[in-house]
Amino acid sequence: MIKAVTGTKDTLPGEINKWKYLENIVHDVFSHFNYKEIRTPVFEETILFARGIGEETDIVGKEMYSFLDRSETNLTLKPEMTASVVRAYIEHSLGNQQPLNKLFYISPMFRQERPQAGRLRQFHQFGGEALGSTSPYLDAEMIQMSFHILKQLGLNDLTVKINTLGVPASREIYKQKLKSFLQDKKHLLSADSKKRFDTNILRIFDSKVDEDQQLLKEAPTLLEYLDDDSRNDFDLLMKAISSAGIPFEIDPKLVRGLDYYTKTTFEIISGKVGSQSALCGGGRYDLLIEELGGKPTPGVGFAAGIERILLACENEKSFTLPDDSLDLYIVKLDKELSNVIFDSASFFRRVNYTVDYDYLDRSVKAQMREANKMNARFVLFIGGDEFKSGFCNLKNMISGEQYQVPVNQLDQILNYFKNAS
RNA sequence: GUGAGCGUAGCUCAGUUGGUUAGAGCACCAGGUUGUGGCCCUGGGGGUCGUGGGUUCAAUUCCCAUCGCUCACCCCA
Repeated sequence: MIKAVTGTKDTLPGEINKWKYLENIVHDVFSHFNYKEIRTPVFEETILFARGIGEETDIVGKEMYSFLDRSETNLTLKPEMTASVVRAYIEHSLGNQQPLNKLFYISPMFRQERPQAGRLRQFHQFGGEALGSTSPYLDAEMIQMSFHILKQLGLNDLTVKINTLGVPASREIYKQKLKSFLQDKKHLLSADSKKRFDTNILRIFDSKVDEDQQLLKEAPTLLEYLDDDSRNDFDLLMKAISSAGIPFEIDPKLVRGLDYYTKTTFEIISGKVGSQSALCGGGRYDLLIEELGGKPTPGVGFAAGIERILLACENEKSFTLPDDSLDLYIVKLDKELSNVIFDSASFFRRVNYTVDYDYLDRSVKAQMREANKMNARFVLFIGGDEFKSGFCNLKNMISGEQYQVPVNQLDQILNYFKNAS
């Protein structure tokens, strides 16, 4: 048997309604904030991600699905969306058409990691990007939108964490301070953190090892070395999300792994999804667009993992799906009447009723069981003596009541429907 | 890439201290009198016991390998 590739999943009919439910909320919230949807190809030239995300990151270093196509072009299935959005923004000069572009997306992403709870190799994200303004109110908007979507899905076990990384200059000064602070304690660090010491020292804060965290307790914090501009924006951001009624905590340890972040970073985590608890994360990237060859343009955005969110929803039983029951099931009493059944089903479907009937020539009892299983509100019986004399029976499946109606006046049945519902 | 656990019907799981036709519940199908559901009853279909090799008179049960799944580390959404 050929099976789906490791880390990929089929979404079967029983589950698709949850996705649609979520997608509807996503569309709804983004459009209320006046964000416009953008779609980009699933693959791009590899160099886009290498340059945008950072050569040194794990994503670029060991997780990308990269391959040469038949004309020897080095392509990569997109591991995240921001680089693609920025590429499209530059390529189509969106910045010249209007000074601020507010965009959102829902799209599959690909990273070759070891699958675990809330982590797949093909996974799906929705997210927003605002390109063209340094206003911290846009940062606030990102947090607001993502929080709002999660709330609309009925999630409660949420923690919003925010931090600011400042501008590169102040961050460099801080990195030096941190380095000298840890220098003589380096031998006490875990193996992973020793590596981080050289590659990306800020990530040591991410360590789950207790000893590492103990050592860091006395460490200087980034906030102490912030430039005035970043500090001011951070203050405005906190005020804004406070007045939006969003509870948050400042987490100086929140250091995004992608190279392009500046100033604000944030994350919303759930206590209901296992160890991959970040449902969404994002931040400001004021230097990325320039880095990718565009005019210097500030930007801010976030991405959210749909599988993780759905997992949290499942575990919190956070919402119930609207029912997708049938309005009408047509029961065929005589096998010869298939064409009549077909025509009447067409009639009801044309006027937007959800209708189904039996295609397997099964017994009336089996047809009734089917109607019941599909939660049909009404059953129409066609056939037998009453059909010959121009009538058929309509049964209300909830009350059990049954009425005889003229078969050449199906519109009268429609009236009955409307009155009954 | 590292580590741990698990692989028996569509699903959730029993079971075999190695021994003839491998079980249950749910789901599915058909019946329970002539053309009518939800409950109930009866019957039925469906499993190379993940795959390959080894030990044995005999393996689904023991051993080895392999593949897959799950969770965690790492990293991230």
